[in-house]
Amino acid sequence: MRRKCRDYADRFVGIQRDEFRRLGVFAQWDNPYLTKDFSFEACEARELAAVIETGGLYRRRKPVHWCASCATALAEAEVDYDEHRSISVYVAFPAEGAGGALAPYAGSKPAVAIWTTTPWTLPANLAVALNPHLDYVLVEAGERSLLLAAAMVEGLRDKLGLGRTLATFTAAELENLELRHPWIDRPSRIILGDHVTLEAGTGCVHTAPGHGHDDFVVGSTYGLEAYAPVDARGRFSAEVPEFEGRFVFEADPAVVELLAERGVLLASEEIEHSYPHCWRCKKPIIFRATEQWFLSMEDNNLRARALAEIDRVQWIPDWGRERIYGMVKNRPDWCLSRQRAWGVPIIALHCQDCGSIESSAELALHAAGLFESEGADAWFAREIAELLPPGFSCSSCGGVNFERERDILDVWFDSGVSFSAVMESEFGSGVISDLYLEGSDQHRGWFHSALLASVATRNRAPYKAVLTHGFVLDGEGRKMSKSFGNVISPQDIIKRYGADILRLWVAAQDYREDLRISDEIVKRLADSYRRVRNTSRNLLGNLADFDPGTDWVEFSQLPELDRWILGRLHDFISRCREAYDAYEFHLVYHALNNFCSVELSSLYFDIVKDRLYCSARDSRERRAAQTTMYQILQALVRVVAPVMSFTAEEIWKSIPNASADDRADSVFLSDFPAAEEQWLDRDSAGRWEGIWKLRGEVTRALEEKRRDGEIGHSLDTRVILSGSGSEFEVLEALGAAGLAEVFIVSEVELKRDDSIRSLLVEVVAPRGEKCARCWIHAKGVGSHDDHPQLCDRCHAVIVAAAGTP
RNA sequence: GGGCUCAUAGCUCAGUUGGCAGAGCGCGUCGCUGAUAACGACGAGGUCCGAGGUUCAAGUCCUCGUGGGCCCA
Repeated sequence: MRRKCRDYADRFVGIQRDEFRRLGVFAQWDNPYLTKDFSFEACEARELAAVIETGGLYRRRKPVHWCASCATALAEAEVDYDEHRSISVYVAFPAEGAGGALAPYAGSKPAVAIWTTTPWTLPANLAVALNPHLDYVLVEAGERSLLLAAAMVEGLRDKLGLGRTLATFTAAELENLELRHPWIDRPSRIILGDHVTLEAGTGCVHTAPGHGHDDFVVGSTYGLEAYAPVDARGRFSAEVPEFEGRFVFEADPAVVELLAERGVLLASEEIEHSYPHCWRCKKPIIFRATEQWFLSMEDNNLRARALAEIDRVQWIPDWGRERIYGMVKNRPDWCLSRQRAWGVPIIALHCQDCGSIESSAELALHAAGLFESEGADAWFAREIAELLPPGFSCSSCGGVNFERERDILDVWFDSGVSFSAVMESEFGSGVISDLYLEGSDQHRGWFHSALLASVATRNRAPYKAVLTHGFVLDGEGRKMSKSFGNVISPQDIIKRYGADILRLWVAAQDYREDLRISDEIVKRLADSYRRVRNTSRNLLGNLADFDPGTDWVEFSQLPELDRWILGRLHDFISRCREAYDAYEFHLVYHALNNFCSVELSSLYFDIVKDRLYCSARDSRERRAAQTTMYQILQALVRVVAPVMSFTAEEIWKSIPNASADDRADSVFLSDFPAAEEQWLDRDSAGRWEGIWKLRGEVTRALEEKRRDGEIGHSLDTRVILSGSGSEFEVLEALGAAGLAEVFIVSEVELKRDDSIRSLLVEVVAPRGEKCARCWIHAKGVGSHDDHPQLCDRCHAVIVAAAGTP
């Protein structure tokens, strides 16, 4: 069976590895760490030894989810909640001899009224719990009087035949009074617990510490035993002679009958409610106390030390600290044992002579030695004698006849000790992970168990930072479920759009909240993906004939527009760096979109087209544009690599004539781009802000003419700008020719006019003929005999090009 | 029922110490046809989840709700 478990696990390791690879995740895929590796199992046994060494491990009865049909304990994840019909009963617990606050009312035959949906747990009743913050009243009820929460009296008046109220008590006045069990000759104490609510029942809760978690927790503070007279098959043991051998659910009606006979049944009714079921056999399960192993939260101050460590860790987002702190502060001792066939055993021996249990670091370390070469199976496969260190005997009676413990360790202990089995084994002791990354449910899981395991034995957290993300929901923010039909799997996205779109989705969503995914969301992402891809293609295309080694133009020699876009590139890079450093990937996504759409596509590329297509191939202004574009591409591809990894690598491999510094075999071997200080010029950036604002006014004016059908392309216009003041000075500084280039019009005329405070934009017909090559209406068209369709600039370019092949 | 958490345009997200609601995408209209299974321009789109409160002023601060999510009971 353990062999089959291994094979089963292998299959999923394979599937998950393939899926991660398809996503482009980097890892040592041929050298994974698996908790089922022999070395991992051996390490885990050594960690158990270290825990035993601290003295924090102990064994005790505790109620667990138990499937009577499968005869096994169930983990929380193996429990499904479903509707179930139960008989609910109101039962009187006699309190005539209770004394204390009830003493004056002994004559009224007082009894405490409880309500339960599991009558079969009554044989295990040891107490009745009240809420310490509620008031309780004693009310006449026929022959006797009943004690119940004051707030519940009206709702139950008819059902229980309640009459006059005799007295009112605080819960504290009733604490520790002794009631009688309804039919067994045994006391049942009144205890107090915050878990008691007024949602249903009487405000007095039947408490069987062996059959309920709350009952167990509150019971243990009163020193009550986890009494569960029920066997593994769910049958009453001989301790309950009335029902011995009967299956608990079948005993329910018999219990009700018995209660009626004894005159303590106040009322009964069938109810349908949510109830835990076994996920395998689908049958309703029970809570049943069995012997379990625990790690104490109080011995060695584990709880306090863990809380202190929490404050030394960086939690991302920061509310993660609140969440795990609350959990660790309030959690019960860690139940380390599970009754499963598969796993790393709890290394302990049962002495067959005196019945005591031996667990020691020595024993665990001896087993660890065996696990190193044979795996944890050795514990079950080897002869018992081989599990004993030399000279080992029972510390109580000196006997040497043992049987092995068959419980295994909680799987959370497996993953919890990865800091040791992976980090310390690989990198040496004292090396702590920079980051643990998982979903927000892991505050209860991995983050939590790793913290406790590490603090218990190392007295420090196993991580410097912990990052959590929300859960994936559908487009409406609802949980995905097969029955609801709103499941979108990562594989679907990859199949339809490719892995980079899925990666982009991960980056674009603010993972600190829950993550939504829908067709529309993915379509939008595919759109922005195409924008980035196209931007890159445009850059690549225009760099085809550019060699940074020979064609490079120094920054100081670049036109002002190019220096402006490099300034923007500086801001883009630093914004992305900051966002990556803070794990705020969605900010990278937005910065990327904005930079590609606005700064690059809509402004720089559009304007610089003229230089690239029409200036002489080797001219300084064209090489300047290419120098600028080369730097943009180098930065862009590296910024984008962590997100759109496949695309980035594709771009990287397509960069023509990369300079020596930029020639790594993979973009992932290149450095992250630096925001170069020389690109930054705040004054210039401020001036350009103004220019772009005015450009908006010009395009608006052009649009009016276009709507009227007067113009098509913006180059078919001449723009006259009249105005005064500082705004106008900015325009004058760039000059009419510069403005024409930036506005992509044929000509700009500046008219200083002090009567105009702001700016007047006029769009008129251009002067001159349209050059066939650059589409600008410019001087010289028609004046060159050899090329009558060309303007002066284009004519010169063509003639020069013809002269130098 | 408890702990933690989220809610701003159709979508994804900004919104600093309270001071006129923003961006990109999408959508609509137009233009271009030398980034073309591209590109440009203009435009329309908001009960900032709801109700109270504090304040001269609330998307922002406080209280109570509604709806969603994780964990627990």
